[in-house]
Amino acid sequence: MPSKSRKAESDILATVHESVKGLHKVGLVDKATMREFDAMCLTPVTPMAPEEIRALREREQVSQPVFASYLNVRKDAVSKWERGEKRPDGPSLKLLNLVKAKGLQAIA
Amino acid sequence: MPSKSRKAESDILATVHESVKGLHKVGLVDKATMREFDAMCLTPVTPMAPEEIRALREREQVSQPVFASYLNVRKDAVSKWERGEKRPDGPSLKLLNLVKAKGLQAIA
DNA sequence: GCCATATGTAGCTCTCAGAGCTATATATAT
DNA sequence: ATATATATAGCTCTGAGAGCTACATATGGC
Repeated sequence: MPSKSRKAESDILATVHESVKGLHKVGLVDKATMREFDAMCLTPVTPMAPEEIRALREREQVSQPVFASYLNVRKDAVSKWERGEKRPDGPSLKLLNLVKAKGLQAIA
Repeated sequence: MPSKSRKAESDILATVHESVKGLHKVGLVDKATMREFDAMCLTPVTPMAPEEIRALREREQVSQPVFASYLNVRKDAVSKWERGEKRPDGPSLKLLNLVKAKGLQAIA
């Protein structure tokens, strides 16, 4: 069950999310609870293969040094990711996923 | 000359930035060059003190575990940042600066 | 009162990402 | 030919973050 049911799932999630946002507006759900709910609906951060990282950077049409400055890492790190020498994880993987989903300007 | 001239500077930067964006629209500056220019204008990532991190998280009204899940780090890391045991840098500092400038939803 | 759950602190070890450096090769441009 | 920018490649080192356990407070339910 690859992309199709996955999409159905996220459609359901989006709908539920909108509903809860409605409850928040009406005052039935406070801000903090809403935040917790948001966290449950956070886009999961998925690992990225070296080629995927390079393709992403090239999609954004920037050099390794420029890409690195956006992510606040050294250019060497980007080079190593793209050649599979190091695997980004944690916060750096989060940033890569952000760029993938929203583009470079989202983290400008 | 702290905030005042700093603000004047960033006003100038913003104006120049808008101008170059105009040149881009007219086709005098291609997309790649524009991206390089953007990188020069990137909001600098500044170090954050422990109390500042805690204040930021409390502003967003989330617990350490929830905050951590947004940044894709473990809850222990957030706790250590806030108590000054570890200093976030690189990608994690970038994420904190993003939240500071744009709020949690910017990295959802 | 009591019990459960969530939260934050504290201590520990370990791995490896990223920093920081130099050198080289290849474009691209002047 | 000579810069300048880019990407690889090699190396070492520091420390962030992972991952764990245990404990102390809340907070809330019964």
